[in-house]
Amino acid sequence: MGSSKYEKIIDYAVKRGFLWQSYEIYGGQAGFYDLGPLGVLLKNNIINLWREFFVRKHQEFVVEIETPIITPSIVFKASGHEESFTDYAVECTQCHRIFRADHLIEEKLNISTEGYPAEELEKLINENSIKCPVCGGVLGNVRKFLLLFQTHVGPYSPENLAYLRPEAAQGMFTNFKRVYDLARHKLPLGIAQIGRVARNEISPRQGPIRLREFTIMEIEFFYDEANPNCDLLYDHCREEKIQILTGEQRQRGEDKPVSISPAEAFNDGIIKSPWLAYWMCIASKFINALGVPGSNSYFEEKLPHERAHYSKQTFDQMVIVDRWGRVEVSGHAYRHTYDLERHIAFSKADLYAVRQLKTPKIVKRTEIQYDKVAILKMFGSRAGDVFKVISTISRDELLKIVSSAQGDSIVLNNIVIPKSVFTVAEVEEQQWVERFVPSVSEPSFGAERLMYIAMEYAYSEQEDRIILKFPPKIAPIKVGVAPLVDREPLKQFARKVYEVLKERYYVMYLEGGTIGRKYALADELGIPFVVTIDYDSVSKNDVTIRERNSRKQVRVPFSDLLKAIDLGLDGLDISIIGYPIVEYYS
RNA sequence: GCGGCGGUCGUCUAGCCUGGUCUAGGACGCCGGCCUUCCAAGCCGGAGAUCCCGGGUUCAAAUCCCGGCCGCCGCACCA
Repeated sequence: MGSSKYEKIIDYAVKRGFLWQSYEIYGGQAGFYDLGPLGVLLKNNIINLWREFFVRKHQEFVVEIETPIITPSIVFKASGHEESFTDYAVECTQCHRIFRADHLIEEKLNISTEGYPAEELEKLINENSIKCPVCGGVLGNVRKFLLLFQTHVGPYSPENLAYLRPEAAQGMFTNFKRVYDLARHKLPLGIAQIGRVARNEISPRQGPIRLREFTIMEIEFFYDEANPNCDLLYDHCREEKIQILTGEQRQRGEDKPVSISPAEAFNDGIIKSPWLAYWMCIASKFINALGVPGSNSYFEEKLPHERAHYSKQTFDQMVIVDRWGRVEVSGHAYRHTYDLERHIAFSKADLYAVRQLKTPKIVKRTEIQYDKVAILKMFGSRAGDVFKVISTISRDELLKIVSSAQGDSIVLNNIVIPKSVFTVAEVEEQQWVERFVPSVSEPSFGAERLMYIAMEYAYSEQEDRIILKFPPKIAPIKVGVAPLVDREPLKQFARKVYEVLKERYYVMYLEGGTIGRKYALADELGIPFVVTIDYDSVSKNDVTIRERNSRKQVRVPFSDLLKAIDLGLDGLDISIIGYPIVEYYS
């Protein structure tokens, strides 16, 4: 393999302090990576950009919360993970190949093994003498792989079983009622969360792409299926094109995505939920802002057997990468009412939303009433006892007793009450509200994968030097400060510039070697702008700003420095903002 | 988890087959000094290696053998 782009980038990332393998001094542990100083800056910038796109720009109806990583087992029992996040594996005793036990049985016997324990699967294999499909050898014991990390809250006991969350989503579902109340019962409502999750992968072997512990950025977006209120899809995503490889296409063996606007895709029934379509639209713009051109990412619809247990439709957002061809950076799942319904069933909590109706719903009901005056007249001083006994039973029960009673009277607590005091009538009631379980569409991103993507798309080599062309917004270090030579009075001026910039940005003071060396280092670290102080700077009180990708330099008064850098970091071309362009190299 | 291959200063590597001359050599990078007015110049000096870990064979192990860890490739797995 030699040096693929992936290897170059990982080498670069380790060398420059973006990331490295965890617990190195003890030999390392697969599936875990530490972030170094630049890695933390890059990741935070990516996270903040995600926040900007998904939360801040939607703050009227998207809010961010934070919930624990450690989660009592009941939550994942309710969510279905305890059952569906498990794999049953069986090993051939002869050739040592490993197979999914449930898949083998389902294939051979054509039955569903959903929910079968390991012993049951093993019995089925033995009774039907299912053999290794490759070498025909005898199969060993069925083993259970639960991909959730387990722990216990407090002292060890089975009731204290807990798991590290494999997704942040359950924190949003379990908090739905509280946030819905805070949002004054308005839908649509998005609950966002950024946090660490853990999955006990059997064999993670793709560096920082497949981790056992990573940072997830998710929105559980709740809306009313009957009234999605998704104007945004038409306002903002009609022109925008995204690439979709549909499930139908994949089944036909096609691999060329179609270009379509998210709004169209929803209208054509390709995307089943309007909000799923909307967030895919935002996801596409977001990935673009990380430096990935639109033509290098697409959404791939998962086939039914590839989908998670909770999903009615899933699209994975794929980005073209050198090493694996493509890599999944986000998942867009139409979780519909699955999770809330399960939590309603398991917790008995009221996780319903309320829908105002345009026209009232007429509900017919049989109602029972009793004539208090008649009772007073009939029972005189004993009327109080009658009222008391009637009040102890519910109206529904009373209705049942009265309507099923034979003869002219009923007996309650040994008191004989004539039926004539009761009137049973059909009443019509108007209902202006209706309870329902909101539907959910979920966009979900892995932060570390995005870091890798950002690095791969920023990475370039020019004349033997490495340049990381990060978009300014995600560049770990924003500005470099370089005296042309490491001599006074340039050094003193440069230190002053450094102190001023430090108030606003992450800045690197570049010293040692020649100016060319300083620029080369800044380029390699992906620093978008270098402020250079030369001899003219000292006499004229100005500096030059060099832009990384174009190497263009403009000369700006010291007093305008922050303004100019701000414009540059906002993405403006600094050579066209009114300062003289200077050229010092051929 | 199985099989194949690999693991030597921060990085790349020499040495391993044919054990001793290896107190492990080089290059790049790093640190200090000199020099230096715009894109990795030059000179001088310096630091830096548990030879992945553990065990074994041997008078002697970076080198041979066994086990483990980690990585890569293939198989399997990947809600």
